[in-house]
Amino acid sequence: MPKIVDKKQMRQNILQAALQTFVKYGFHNSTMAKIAKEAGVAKGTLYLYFESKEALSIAFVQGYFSKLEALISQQGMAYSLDSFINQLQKTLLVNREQANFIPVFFETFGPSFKDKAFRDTIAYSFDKIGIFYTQNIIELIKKGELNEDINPHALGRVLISMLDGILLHYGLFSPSQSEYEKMVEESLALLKRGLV
Amino acid sequence: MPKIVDKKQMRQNILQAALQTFVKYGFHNSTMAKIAKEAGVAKGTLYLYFESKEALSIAFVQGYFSKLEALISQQGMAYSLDSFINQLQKTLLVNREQANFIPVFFETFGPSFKDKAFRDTIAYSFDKIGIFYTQNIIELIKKGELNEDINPHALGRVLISMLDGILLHYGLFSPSQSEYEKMVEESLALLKRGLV
Amino acid sequence: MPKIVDKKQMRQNILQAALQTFVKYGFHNSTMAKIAKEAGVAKGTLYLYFESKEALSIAFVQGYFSKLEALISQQGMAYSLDSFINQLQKTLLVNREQANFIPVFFETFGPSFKDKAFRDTIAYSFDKIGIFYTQNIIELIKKGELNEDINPHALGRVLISMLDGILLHYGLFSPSQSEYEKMVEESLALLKRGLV
Amino acid sequence: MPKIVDKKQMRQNILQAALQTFVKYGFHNSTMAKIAKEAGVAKGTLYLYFESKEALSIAFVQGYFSKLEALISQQGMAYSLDSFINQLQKTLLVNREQANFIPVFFETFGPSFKDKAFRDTIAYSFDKIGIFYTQNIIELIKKGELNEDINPHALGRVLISMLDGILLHYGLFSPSQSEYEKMVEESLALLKRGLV
DNA sequence: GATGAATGAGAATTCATTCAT
DNA sequence: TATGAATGAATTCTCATTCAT
Repeated sequence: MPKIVDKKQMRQNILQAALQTFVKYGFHNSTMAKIAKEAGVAKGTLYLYFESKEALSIAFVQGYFSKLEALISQQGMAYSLDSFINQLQKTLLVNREQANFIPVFFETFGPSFKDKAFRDTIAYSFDKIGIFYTQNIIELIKKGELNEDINPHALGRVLISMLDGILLHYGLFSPSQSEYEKMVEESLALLKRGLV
Repeated sequence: MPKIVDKKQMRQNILQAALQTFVKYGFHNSTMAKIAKEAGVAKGTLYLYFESKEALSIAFVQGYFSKLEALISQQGMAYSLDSFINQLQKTLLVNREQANFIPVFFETFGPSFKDKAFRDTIAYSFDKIGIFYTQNIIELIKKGELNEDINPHALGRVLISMLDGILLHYGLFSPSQSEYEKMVEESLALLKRGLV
Repeated sequence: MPKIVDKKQMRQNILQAALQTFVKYGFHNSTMAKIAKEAGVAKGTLYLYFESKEALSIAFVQGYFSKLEALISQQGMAYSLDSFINQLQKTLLVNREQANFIPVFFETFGPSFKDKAFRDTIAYSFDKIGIFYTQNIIELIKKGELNEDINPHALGRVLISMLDGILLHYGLFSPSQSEYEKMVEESLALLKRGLV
Repeated sequence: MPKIVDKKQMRQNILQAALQTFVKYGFHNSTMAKIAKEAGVAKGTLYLYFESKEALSIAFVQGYFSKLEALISQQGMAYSLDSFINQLQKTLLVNREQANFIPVFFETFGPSFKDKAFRDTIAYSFDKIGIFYTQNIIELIKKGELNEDINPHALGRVLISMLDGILLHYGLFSPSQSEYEKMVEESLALLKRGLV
C-alpha cells in the first residue's frame, strides 16, 4: 500500500519553499538542494512533483500571477468614477508590501523572458486585468461618468500598463514612502482628470 | 613597440559583440567563450578589457541607458502642451524598435536586480528623465498651459514610470502593431486631458 | 533510501588516490580530474568529501604527520642511553622507505608553506616529537645516564630538528645506501658521545 | 646599431626583481607580469634573458645557493675545535635573517623538487659545504683535537645536514628568538662534546 | 514514495608564452 | 632590442539531474 500523500498539498509546500528560498538567496543562489531543504524534503523528492527546475519556476510564477488576478478581479465592478479611482489606488497601495518581491521576481524570472510560453503566461494575466478595467470603463461610460471619446478596450490595457509601470518603479527603485505616496496621489489625480 | 590598438574602440567592439550574443542566445547561454567568438577575439582578450563577466554586463547596461537618456534629453524643452504630448509620443514610438530588446534586457539583467549598484544605475537614468519631464511641466505651468494643482516633481517621475510601463508591456507582451498604436493614442489622449 | 556509503572509508580512498596521483604526476600536475580518475569516482564526488583542492591537501598532510607522530611516540620511553640511541636509529632507518616521499612532499606542499595554518600543523607535529624526546632525556638524566649540563627542553627540539635534517637530505638528495648508512652510524655515534 | 646592454647586469636585475616579487607575493602569485613590473621592463623582455619562467627560477636558485656556498667556504680552515664550533655557530646565526626566506624557498621551489636536475643543483651545494667541513675535521683530527674514531667524510655531510635541519626548523616554524638561541647553544654544546 | 550519493557537462578565470610593431 | 596586446590551454568548482537502495 503506497503512502497516502496529498500531491496538491505537497506541490504547494514546495512552491512556498521555493518562494522563501528565492527571497532569501535570490534565484541564482537558490539551488534545488536549498529548496529541498527549505521544504523539508530530499532533492530527489522535488523531481517527483516537478519535472525540472524550470517547470518548478513556471508553476511558481503561474501561481503568483493567479493570485494577483484574483486579488484585482474580486474588487467587483465600480459604480462611480470615484469608486474606480479608489480601486486603482488600492491596487497601487495593496501591492506595496509585495513590491519587495519585484526585484526578486526579475532576478528569478528575468531569464525566463526569453521563453515565449513564460511571457504569454504573464501577458495573459495582464490581459485579464486589462479586460476587467475595460468592463469597468464601459459601465462608467454608460452611466455618463466618463469621457465619451474613450476607447475602453485600449484604455483598459493602457491603465494596467501604467499602473504596472508605477508599481515596478516603486518596487525596483525604492523611492521613500512619502515620495511614493505623492506619486500615487499625483498619478490618480492625473488619471481622474483624464478620464472625466 | 607592441600592437597599437584603440582601446576605446575595442571595448565598443566587445560590448557590441556582447549585445549580439545576448540577443542570439539569451544572457545565460552567452558564455564568455561565445562573446569572444562573436567579437573575433580570444577568451583571454575579453579579460584585458573587462575585469569579469559581471563587469562587462554592467558596462553594457550603462551604455544602454546612457543612450536612452541622451535620446530623451536631446528633445529640448517643450513650448506647449501639444508639443510636450508630442514628445511623449515620440518617446513611445521612437523606442519601438528598441522594444524588441526589452525581453532580452530582462533576461540579461534580471539577475542583476539583486545588485543594489545595478538598480541604482538604472534608477539614476529614470530619475534624470523624470527631472527632465518635471522641468517641462514647470515651464508649461508658467505658461498657463497646465493645471495648476499639479505637483511637477512627483508628476515628472510618474510620467516616466507610466510611459515605461506602457513600453515594457509593449516590448514584453508584443501586442499587434495596431493594438499598440491604439494604446499609445489612448494613453496620450488620457494624459493630455489629465494635464490640462 | 540512498546509496549506503562508508563516508570515512570514502575519504580514505580519496586521500589514498591523492597520494598515488601526487607521486605519479607531482602535485602541480595532479588535477582534481586526475585524482578523481585515480579514485574511480567523478570529479564532483571529490567535492562531496572535501570542500576544495586545498582542503583535500590539508587533510592529506595532516594524515601523513599524524602517522609519523604515532610511529615515533609508540616507541615508549627509553630505559638507557643505548636504547634511546637505538630509537633514534630506528627513526632514521624506519623512515627510509618513506624518504622517497620527501621530495613529493615538498613538491606537494611547498606552496602551502605560505599558509601559516599549514605550517602550524607541521610545527605542532614536530613539537610533539620534540617533547617526547625531552621526556626521554629527562628520564635518562634522572638515571644518571646523560650529561647533567643538558637543557632537556631545548635538546629535545634540537634532536628532532637534526634528525629531520638528516632525513630530509637523505630523501631529497638520495645518497647511496652505503653512504647513508655511514651517515646514520656517524651521526648516532656523534650524538651518543655528545649526550653522555 | 644595437642598444648597448649589459646582459649580465640585466639578468641580475631580473633575478633580483624575481626575489623581491617572490618574497612579496609568494611564488605562485608571482606572475611573469609582476616580475617584469618589479624589474621595470616589459613581460616580453624577460624572455630575452630567460627562456621560460622555469629557467628563470632555476637560475634564481642557483644564484642563491652559490652565495650560500661562498659564504660558508670563505670562513677559512679552522685551527681549533673551538674555532670550528664557532664557525658552525656563525652559520646558524649568520643565516638567521635569511631564515625568513626559507618558507618562501619551499613555496617557490617545492614544485621543482620533482625535477632531478633541480635537486642535483642543491645537493651539489650541500656536498661542497659537507666537503669543506670534512676538510676541517681532517685537519682537526691531525691536530689531535678530535675523536679519532670519526669518519670525517660522513661526518662532514652529517654536520651540514644537521645544521640545515636546525635552520630549516627555525625558518619554517619560527620559534621565539630566545628559544632559538637556546637551541643553538644546546646543539653546539652537544656537537662539541660529541666531536672531542 | 522517498532519499541523497554520485555524476559530469559546463562556466569563469588565469597566465606563460608569442609575435607584430 | 623592447614592448605589451593577444592567445588559448588548462584548471577549479557548481549544480541540475539520475538512480540504486
